[in-house]
Amino acid sequence: MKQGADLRGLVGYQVQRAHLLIDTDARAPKAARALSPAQLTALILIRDNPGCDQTALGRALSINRSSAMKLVNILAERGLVERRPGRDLRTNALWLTAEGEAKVPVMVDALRVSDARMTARLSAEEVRTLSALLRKLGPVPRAASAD
Amino acid sequence: MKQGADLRGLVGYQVQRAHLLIDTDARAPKAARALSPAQLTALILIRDNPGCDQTALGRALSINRSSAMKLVNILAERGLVERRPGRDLRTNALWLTAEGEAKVPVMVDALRVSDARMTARLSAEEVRTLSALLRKLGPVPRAASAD
DNA sequence: TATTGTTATACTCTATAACTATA
DNA sequence: TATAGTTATAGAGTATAACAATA
Repeated sequence: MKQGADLRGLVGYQVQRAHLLIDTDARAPKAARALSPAQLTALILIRDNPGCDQTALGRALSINRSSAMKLVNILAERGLVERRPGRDLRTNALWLTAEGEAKVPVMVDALRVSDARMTARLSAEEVRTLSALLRKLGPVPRAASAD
Repeated sequence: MKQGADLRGLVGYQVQRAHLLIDTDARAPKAARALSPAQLTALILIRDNPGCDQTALGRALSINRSSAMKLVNILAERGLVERRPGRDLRTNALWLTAEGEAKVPVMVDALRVSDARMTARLSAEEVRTLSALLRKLGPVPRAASAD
């Protein structure tokens, strides 16, 4: 189908399509991986920021506290993450379990395969550029509250 | 929060975040706009491809027939799109109504404002580059069926 | 046999609102 | 007052599986 000038000028349209590409591809071998790309992303964030709290995790994922909570529940149920006492009595500190530490590298490899498939038509240089530009998007000046 | 090498290397993570930025911003003034960015995108596609059928629309949006159907229902209920007889008896031809034609430009302007807000930290050149690179993503070599 | 539209159903993800405990 | 976690509830968006009509 034809994409007119309006659509080509809207970054949001391209982002929307790209997002669905993740869904239909990387999320497909569900049973094998057992975690969605977004869930694995959360796992990686916790590994790279040990002891972080749920609210900070939510911010990093652009989701609110309540959604972050559900996400952590799933990871905890699967024995990949545990909640430990945090810096004060309100706060949880999130840590990977031994099982989580062991499994992350394997799952990251699998995710990288589908990520590479999605970017197959781009050079390594273009992938770097794309990633850098996406990172520069938002948060939006106006309100930006995810809560 | 820290983004380790794994995450920086995964385009999918950035896309996921960018997608949520659209949600929390552009979708916010709901009552005023009355269409989500994705719905407006569909409207634009129909305008730019008059007489297209639902399945083609779905492909352009990377969603399947059933989801495309729901989308068209919403647009039709609001009097923006109509189904006319298509090229054969199985097929609908999608056309904007007079009201749809009149309203699209206004809504596109509104969407462009939030799109601009999302890309506020990028130069015009960077926006073009980003858009072009996103367009080069997928469809995935392997299966790619959205149905 | 394959394709289009359609319907019914279910699932995932996220949001909102309210509550509790703590700061 | 503000913040972290929690819970219940609701909504949007998409998917799957079936069916009828048509090609």
